[in-house]
Amino acid sequence: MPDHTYTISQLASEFDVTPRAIRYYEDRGLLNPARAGQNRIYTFRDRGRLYLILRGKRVGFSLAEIGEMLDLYDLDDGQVGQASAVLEKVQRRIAILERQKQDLDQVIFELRNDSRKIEVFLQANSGPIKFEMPMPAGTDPEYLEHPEAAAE
Amino acid sequence: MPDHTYTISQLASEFDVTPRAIRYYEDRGLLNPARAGQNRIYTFRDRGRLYLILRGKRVGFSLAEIGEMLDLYDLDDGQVGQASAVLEKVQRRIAILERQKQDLDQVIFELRNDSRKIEVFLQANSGPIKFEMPMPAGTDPEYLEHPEAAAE
DNA sequence: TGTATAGTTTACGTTTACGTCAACGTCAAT
DNA sequence: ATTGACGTTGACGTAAACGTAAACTATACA
Repeated sequence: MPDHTYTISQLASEFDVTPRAIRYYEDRGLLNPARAGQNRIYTFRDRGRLYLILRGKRVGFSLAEIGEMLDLYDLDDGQVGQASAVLEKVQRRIAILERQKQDLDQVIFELRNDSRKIEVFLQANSGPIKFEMPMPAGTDPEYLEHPEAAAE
Repeated sequence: MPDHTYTISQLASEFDVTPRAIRYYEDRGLLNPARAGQNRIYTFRDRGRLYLILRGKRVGFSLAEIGEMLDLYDLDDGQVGQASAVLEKVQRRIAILERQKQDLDQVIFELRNDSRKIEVFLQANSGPIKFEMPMPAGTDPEYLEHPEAAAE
């Protein structure tokens, strides 16, 4: 299977993207498929890179950022020029991703609550739904107890 | 504190965005600050909405999607027209977010590995670093044992 | 009174990530 | 021989999310 190759539309349909998108990734230097004459031929490794590209996209990376990360993975062939610089970048990226994960957890939590409330509403079919508007950090805790005290 | 109001630049510096961005969110219907003559005045609630907008952005929502979610939070005043339609949307969104979270976890895990390896390298200062290229689902497990068998 | 500061609108520019033709090559099958 | 099916390279279009002046207003302060 690893020595298998793929056409552009095979990969496109497997990963549910358009051939145009895949060619675009090549334009941006994220892929470098071999050619059979004029046609692109994708190796197993190319497929792996495409997988990483799409996963990177799903978590919000730009193609440029994904490119840097792929370069990282390509460093395995020797010359780790500025390892400490790379280290810094990777660690900054990890910090960003962890904040993102916290945000994600919170959003999921809130949406679950909303979902549950809507379900209850659909069962009871009566009364308005009360969603919660989360307060930003730094909110006076006293406000949470007596919100109606706030004159608008 | 809840009756406090904010100028555009106060919110901009607090949340580290430009006034231009905040006005743009208003253009897209995500904010509706009051006016003092010509100038915008943001209430505590407006600030909360801005907070939600930015958090939504961090997890990859488009402004249009964020707008829908904010509308969801505004449903608290009665009329839940198509609660079941909303429910569907919310649940689809949850599913997407959970996949995103899995991707995020995996990316973080891999970056941690890379980071650790770079650190070890910087200590030992010898030998090339071996990063791991994760395989997409469907990879022949046998390949993982004998990758060199793949002739390129 | 003048200037600095903060806000406003209008409008055009920019980047990213593709979509969408158009025009063409190639190979297999009818 | 021609018709698809699949591939290619331009080239232009587009939506999103702002950036960046330009020109103006209003308030504050020395």
